[in-house]
Amino acid sequence: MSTPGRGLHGRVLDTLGPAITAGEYPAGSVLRTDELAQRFEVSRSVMREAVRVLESMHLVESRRRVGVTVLAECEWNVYDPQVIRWRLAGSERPRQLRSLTVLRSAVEPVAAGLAARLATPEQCAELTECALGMVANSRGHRLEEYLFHDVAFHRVVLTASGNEMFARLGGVVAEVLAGRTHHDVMFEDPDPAAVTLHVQVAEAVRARDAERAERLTREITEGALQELDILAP
Amino acid sequence: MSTPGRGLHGRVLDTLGPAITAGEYPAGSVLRTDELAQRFEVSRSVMREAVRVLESMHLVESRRRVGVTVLAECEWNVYDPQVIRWRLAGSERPRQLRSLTVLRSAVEPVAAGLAARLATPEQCAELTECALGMVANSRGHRLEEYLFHDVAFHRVVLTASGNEMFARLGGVVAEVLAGRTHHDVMFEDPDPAAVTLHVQVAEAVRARDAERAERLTREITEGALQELDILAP
DNA sequence: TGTGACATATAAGTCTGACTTTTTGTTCCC
DNA sequence: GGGAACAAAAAGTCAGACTTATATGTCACA
Repeated sequence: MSTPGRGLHGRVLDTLGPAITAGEYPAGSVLRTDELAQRFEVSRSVMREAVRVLESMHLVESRRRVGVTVLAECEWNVYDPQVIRWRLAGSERPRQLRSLTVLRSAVEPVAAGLAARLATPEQCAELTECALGMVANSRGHRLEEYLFHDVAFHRVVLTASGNEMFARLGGVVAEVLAGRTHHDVMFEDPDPAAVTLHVQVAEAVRARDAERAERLTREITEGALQELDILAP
Repeated sequence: MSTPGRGLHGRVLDTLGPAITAGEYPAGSVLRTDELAQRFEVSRSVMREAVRVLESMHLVESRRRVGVTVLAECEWNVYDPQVIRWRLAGSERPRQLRSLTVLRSAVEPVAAGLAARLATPEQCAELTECALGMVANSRGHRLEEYLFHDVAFHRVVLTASGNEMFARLGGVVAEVLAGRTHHDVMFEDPDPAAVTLHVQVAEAVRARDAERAERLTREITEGALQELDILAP
């Protein structure tokens, strides 16, 4: 799924990043660059580069005479794709998946509404194609093929919204959908109602009906919330 | 507003980051670490650390025998607070402000709905206090005081939503609101209707009326969209 | 006893130079 | 013309020496 770390500093991050995001070092823990360099058997320069990257993600803070301090979770750049991947790979996966699904429920309906206004004819066609692909693979345990078209569908919607902030969430949605298919629920075929909704969204976008596209997408994301038991008490 | 770069590599980033995000180096441009080190009069190690940070933001990619390649805008980590600040400081500011306002319009109503369900009594009190502060400073060109309470209000809503992804957008909202007050429109007192809406949102949250809190917040954000002329054609 | 100035130790920060590794592009031969 | 061998270029890595900021402890003085 994600590329393994390029270069030595990348290898270090592949171990240190997940460890920190997993909460292995509580906030306030102090590490020393020299010690880390010895532990990972790399030179100080390599370790310094790794620390700089962690610092840019606001996972740690480096201060003279003190060392490398692990920051509190509320400081982390939780939108950094790398941080998201690390957290999805760890024990915090369920909580992370919930956070991201709530984010989806806010963003995707608005994105669909914008897409209905701004999508190019090509994007409309792509959307229809994806929806048809979902229909075609919605029966007979063709989960991988279904997932592929599902991800593509949502990516097109987010891109067609014309908002770069939305577009950049395509990867997040892909992770969430893949997570749902591979790890969590979904042992049987997808909900036919959800499939129908996707087809209808594609129709609404093509028909330039923003209000309808938004409402239908909201139904889709509310279904996703319910699957994870995120409801009003 | 933002802290100046810590250490030499931070100083380098303070000029190189804005330059890249401003599109000064078109996508595909190739830089060489040694040359950059000379240009900024720092050692190669310092320059390498700076490049590592830019790489973690997906602004550049470093490859052997090639150099440091500037990546296309669609690759950038546009949610990185540092990247957001750099772009807001450059000529792309208006476009960036629009993107972020659209994001707000998606996120804040949902966050307000969640806040109505999950806010602690303390948060409800804070919210009311902020709204009252806005009312008290809504007349007589007390723009700074008004802004202060406005920012606090939206931060509380985002935090009270209980979703960390929402909570981390507090800084973004602060930038957008500050930008509106300082640079763009708003020479006169804020719209009384908007002030009233904030008060009503605070009431709705305290009354645990999620649906109402969401709808009212949507009205607020739609007002923000209209200010920037983001409308259906 | 408390407080301020000063000394000291510590860990990050910086610089330099030498060496390694990967990758690209060229050249040369079949 | 195509493929293999080769050379050059730039990033990557390492080791060591030195600098700087700063937390903390010490001591004198009030």
